[in-house]
Amino acid sequence: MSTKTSTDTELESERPLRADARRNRERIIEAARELFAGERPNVQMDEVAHRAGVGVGTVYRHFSDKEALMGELVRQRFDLFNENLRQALADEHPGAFTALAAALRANLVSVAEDAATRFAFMSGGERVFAHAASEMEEFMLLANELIRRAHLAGELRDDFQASDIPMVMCGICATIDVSKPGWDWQRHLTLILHGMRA
Amino acid sequence: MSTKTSTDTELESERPLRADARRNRERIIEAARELFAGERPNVQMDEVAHRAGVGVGTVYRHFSDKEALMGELVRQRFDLFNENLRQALADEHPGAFTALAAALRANLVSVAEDAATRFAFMSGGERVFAHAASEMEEFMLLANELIRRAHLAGELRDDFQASDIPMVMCGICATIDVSKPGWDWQRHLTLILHGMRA
DNA sequence: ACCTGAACACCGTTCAAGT
DNA sequence: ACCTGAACACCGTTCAAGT
Repeated sequence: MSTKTSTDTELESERPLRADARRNRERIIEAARELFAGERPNVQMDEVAHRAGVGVGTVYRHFSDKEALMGELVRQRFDLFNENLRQALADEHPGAFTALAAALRANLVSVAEDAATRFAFMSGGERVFAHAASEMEEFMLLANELIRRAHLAGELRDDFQASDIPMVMCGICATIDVSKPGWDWQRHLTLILHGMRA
Repeated sequence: MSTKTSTDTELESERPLRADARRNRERIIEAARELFAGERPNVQMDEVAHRAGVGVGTVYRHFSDKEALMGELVRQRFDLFNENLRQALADEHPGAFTALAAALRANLVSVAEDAATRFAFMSGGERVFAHAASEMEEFMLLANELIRRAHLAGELRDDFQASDIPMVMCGICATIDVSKPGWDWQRHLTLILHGMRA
């Protein structure tokens, strides 16, 4: 849902983009995703442009700078997070805590499978997250509802609050990215879920 | 303890350094600490040199590259972590789990107070941690003993293992560094401690 | 409207010359 | 033995010229 494609320079410039420009934009994002996921830590804008089959200038026409490009990956990921949260709110059969846990796990599985976005999450500062501001806002609304239900069901610790959800996700995400021997994000999540349980 | 000051290029070159070189080295580390802790995300090697009152070449004489300089900050921090773990092993009055919790809290307090080291922890890849290899090894030995005791006391979940200690520290450390509104590393730690409890 | 890529700027790193 | 800083290399970003 909500596959917004606004130019990142201005918040609300919703002119529809020429067909070739649209295609280029898509290719640039795809190229960035592939290259950022690679083993080499620092990917150059020239490489992204080359792999996308465009000139560097075109990359900068679509994304004001490198952080904006990473920001787009983050934005798309939050879109997917929100999808997972909505799913959890819909499937109410299992119980409020289970639904919350499932949403967290689904989000982190998607992060674990996507090294490029993880790179954007980690290496980028606040500038990167600014590009996903509205998606993050919706994320908080959905998270709020999810924990409200779990609290009502008496299954979640009283002092657990909505902002703890992105916080623990950030923590687990960091450990996925560092990934020392013996580290296992699944156990990390399980541990935190134990701590969340009322 | 163990204020090792080996040149970072070779693992075990223990020649004692001329007095002025030693002083310069100290100043460079101090300058890096001050600048990395500043608001601007990317500090230049020239700035570090200037603040330390030396030429850039001198910085590179002491540290093979920028990551080695960050690595030294990480190394010193692990020295301090180890000190905290030893302390926890010595103060056995309170109980094994309490000792473990105190060690974790002490480590994270020191991280929370030191933006420069946090920067080094986060922005650096494995290359940075390689500089603290032996300190990290000792850290694991101490952590092992700490959790062994907590397991014996029956106060720690059976499936909690030694490598989970740096893992959760890494996770909390990441959330300290990002620090969105509503995030609180103290509650993050408390949450995890709840999950650790047998 | 959009694209190109040579040119520029910035910053990590080196090395010839100094003490 | 150690220091200096100008020179070099690399890569993010811009912009004049194209379609």
